[in-house]
Amino acid sequence: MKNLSEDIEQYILSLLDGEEENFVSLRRKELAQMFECVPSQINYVLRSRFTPEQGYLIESRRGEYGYIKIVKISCANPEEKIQHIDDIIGRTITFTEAHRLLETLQDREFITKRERLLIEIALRQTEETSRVRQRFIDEDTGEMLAKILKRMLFGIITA
Amino acid sequence: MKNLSEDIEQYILSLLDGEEENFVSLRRKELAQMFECVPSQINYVLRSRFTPEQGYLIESRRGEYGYIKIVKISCANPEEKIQHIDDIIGRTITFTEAHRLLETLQDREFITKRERLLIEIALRQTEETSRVRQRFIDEDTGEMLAKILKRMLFGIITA
DNA sequence: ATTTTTTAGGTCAATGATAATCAATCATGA
DNA sequence: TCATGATTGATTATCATTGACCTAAAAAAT
Repeated sequence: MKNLSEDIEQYILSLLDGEEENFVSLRRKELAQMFECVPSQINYVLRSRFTPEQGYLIESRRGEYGYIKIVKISCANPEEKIQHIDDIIGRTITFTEAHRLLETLQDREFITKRERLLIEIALRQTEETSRVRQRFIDEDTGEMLAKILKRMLFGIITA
Repeated sequence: MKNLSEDIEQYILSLLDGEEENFVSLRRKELAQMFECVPSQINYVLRSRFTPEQGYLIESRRGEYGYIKIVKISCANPEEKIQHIDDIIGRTITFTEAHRLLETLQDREFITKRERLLIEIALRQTEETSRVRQRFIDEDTGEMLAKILKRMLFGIITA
């Protein structure tokens, strides 16, 4: 299975990995030639896989000596991490976006897979609660607590 | 009737079981062809049997090279433990009781400190939501999701 | 100094290939 | 019989690829 975007992503990641620095510089045209594709394919890969949500920043320049610089955002201390996450989530977020963020955070080892699972459960609970508001009126706090607690614990319990 | 969903579930479970990894990747279309059913049948099986509450996470992509990845997070079925916890929690529970249960579970190393924190955040959120019902009317789902997600992540990062 | 040319990268819309959602219908078991 | 779970297919959303056209920066020409 040939998935060009995936290949290009992997190549860029390997470059980043091999670097001492937290960034790499590319020439769009050369990379496109290397993968025998149209130059705008590179933009697509960057737009879809090296976003701030995924922990990257892009800088570039046109004309002679043009380049594309891919910077991996590093959060040294907890405060930076929090700021970064706060920026990404913003005031509101969709379930799909949240799901992707958690995927990224697990990839980056900010959270474990079990923690991700717990958060997913809480998000589903929140969404459901929001969706069927009516239920709210009939269900007391204790019942809601019992339900979410069971869901979360059953989700993470291991043999 | 033969119960297609059950068959598909069993097939996916057997795939997971045969893997070294804790996940399998499928192509929805192929699986549907294999079971001679409509593709959305696969979604139904995943939605009803491979939820986070049951210890699974689903990742997927559309378009060319599309796939569905089923990740098994918890190692499943310690039936007695689940039954035990189910008995303890019961139909309803107070915040204080829940807190004590989590303390015990952490002591016994069923959950980590961070996981406990996550669960407590979700419980607080649930309690608050239940208490201030009014807010519900003014706050949309995205805002609720953003709030709980931030609380959970911030809680775990500074822990 | 200004204009023109060259050389880069950026944007966008079209297309084809999947997967997700939703509402309607059907089947089963209590 | 009724409630719940299962099945289906029409519609919608997302992803990857391509190429035509646009913009910016530096060099070359005037």
